[in-house]
Amino acid sequence: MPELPEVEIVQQSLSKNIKGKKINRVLVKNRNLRFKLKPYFENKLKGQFISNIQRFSKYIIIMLKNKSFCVIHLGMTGTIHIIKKKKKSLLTNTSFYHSPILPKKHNHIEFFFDDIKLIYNDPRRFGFFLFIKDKENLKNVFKNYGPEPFDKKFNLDYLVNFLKGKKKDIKGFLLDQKFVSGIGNIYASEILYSSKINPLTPAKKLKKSQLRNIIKSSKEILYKAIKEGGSSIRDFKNTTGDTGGFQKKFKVYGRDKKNCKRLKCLGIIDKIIQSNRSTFYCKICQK
DNA sequence: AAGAGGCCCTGATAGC
DNA sequence: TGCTATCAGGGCCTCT
Repeated sequence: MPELPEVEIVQQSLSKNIKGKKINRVLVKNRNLRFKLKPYFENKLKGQFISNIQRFSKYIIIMLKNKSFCVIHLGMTGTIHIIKKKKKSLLTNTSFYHSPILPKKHNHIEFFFDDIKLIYNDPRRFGFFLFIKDKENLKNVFKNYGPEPFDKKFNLDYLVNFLKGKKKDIKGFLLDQKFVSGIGNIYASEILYSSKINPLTPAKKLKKSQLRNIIKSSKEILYKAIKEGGSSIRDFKNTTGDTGGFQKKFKVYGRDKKNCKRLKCLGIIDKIIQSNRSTFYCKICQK
């Protein structure tokens, strides 16, 4: 589900809501996520203070005051919900949580704070939580990941060198996290449309001017998506249950058989399958 | 080494 | 109404 912009929105929201706070309790209702949660997971987090929240690629990194980390990946359908704790009820003398937007099923993990609780929901369970004991081990988690599109390292020389002698098409590389981190299936199509490049083009055949376009478009598209609060198709919501707005600005994704939006282009958007993922593009203006 | 394909899951939707 | 098939924003693993 979430690509870099959606994860960025979640990270921003977590920073606002749980930074500096103490994790009073962790409740795991289902350990069987993409990777089975370790038996010690809850105990390692319990009682710890959150010093900072960062994002790398599609990962959320919760930094704890004792220099350990909790790394979260949302997979395809993971969402994080922040629920405010209501004051103690005068009638029952117990505090309770209530949220009309919280899904009823698939709430697998809960973090309790003094004033709120955080709930991880994930129907398909492709997401995961990791406890990482120190900085050294954190580096290890990301050792196979290429630079983000915003990184200075994602430059013309890097692209030329990386793609040299390889056979895959450019769409395949944009999805390859070893090449560039954070781009997923939606934004890959959008970036290639913006760059006017046919997704089937073997990457090594791209001209330098085209590679420059890809670098520029990647940054632009992702920045715009973040500004719009991410994209909500099917189930992406931010932690307060609001949907993002960038899906309204998709030029090609999900627009199969519709008209190309480029001025004066008479093309029809086509949907093809590349390595088992759908790709949307305009045959006329993407060369 | 690089690339293709299978697989981990549930839910929404389309077609019969 | 209910069945079956297909598809979905990710990425790891295995095989060639």
